[in-house]
Amino acid sequence: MQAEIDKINQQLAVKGYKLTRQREATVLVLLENEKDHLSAEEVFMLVRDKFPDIGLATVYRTLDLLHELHIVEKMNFGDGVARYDLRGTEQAHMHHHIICTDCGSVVEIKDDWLLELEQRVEREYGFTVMDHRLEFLGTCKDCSSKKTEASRQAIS
Amino acid sequence: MQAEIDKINQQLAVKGYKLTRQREATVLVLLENEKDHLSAEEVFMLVRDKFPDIGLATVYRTLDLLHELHIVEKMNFGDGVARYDLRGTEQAHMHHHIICTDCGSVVEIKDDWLLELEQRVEREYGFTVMDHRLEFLGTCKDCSSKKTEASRQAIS
DNA sequence: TTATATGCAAAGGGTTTGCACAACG
DNA sequence: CGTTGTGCAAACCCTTTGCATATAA
Repeated sequence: MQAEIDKINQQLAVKGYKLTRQREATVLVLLENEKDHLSAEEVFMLVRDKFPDIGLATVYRTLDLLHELHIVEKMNFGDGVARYDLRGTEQAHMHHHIICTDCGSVVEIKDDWLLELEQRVEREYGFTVMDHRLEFLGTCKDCSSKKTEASRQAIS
Repeated sequence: MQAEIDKINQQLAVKGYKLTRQREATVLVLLENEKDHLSAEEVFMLVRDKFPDIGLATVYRTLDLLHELHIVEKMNFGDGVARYDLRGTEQAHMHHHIICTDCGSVVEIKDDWLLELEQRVEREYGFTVMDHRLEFLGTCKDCSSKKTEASRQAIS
């Protein structure tokens, strides 16, 4: 954990930014919740446990900064809320999302399924791919079975 | 063009909605700009040419309605603005986006590159895929050449 | 006629910004 | 020291809502 923080500290220092206590606390929250996709508000509430005097604006500014340095990913699941996610150690953009439109659950796919398609984009469109977003929308296992359950009830 | 409108009229009627003049004008704008990804504001301004007294709220309500009926797609390129896109005749989700993070241009890929991956999601995660979003982020041809141009300038 | 749809303006929610103050290097 | 960062509150922007009025079927 300290290793990650040191590394981020360096990435900041290179660009002339400082790792303040507020930023450190924010990074810590992100590290502790690497599995989730927290909104700025959620990050704010969690950071306040470590640093009660922090302001929401600071959290926004920190998340923006980390996003610019490609340390966190900023995404958007369709509700008008930005969500933030620490990028896994090194392997930048290797994850996709499976979003259930019934219950709102989000599952991550950890592999990169798109290498081939990226090459195709580069080849066919002369486009240099830096990153990608891939989301599947539909119904998850649980909600599917709930639905069949419900329709069984309706019949009987 | 009239054929498309009639069809949408039917889809509305089935659910008990009416094709008002405002809604017709909105649909017309979407048809005329099928290639673009208009924001609500942009749609509003274009619709006003046909129907000067329309309110922005009506445009929002119409776009929401059309989205619920799966007639338009609602998407989000990261700026905090929802964008709307008439779904091509029948083939629902068969397009992906290539977004240049330098100039903001958006190019569409018309094929569906994801059939295989969708099957994999269904198989490995028990997830019923209804739709997907795929976006590639990076630098387009034009911006790439501008960049190399610029660095050449810098050297000389 | 009656449910549905509209326009307007106000409210809402997330995000950004201006400014005076604090803190890092 | 000067630059960079912070907290607060106000400003901002896009979007949604309440309500009285208008309109489609």
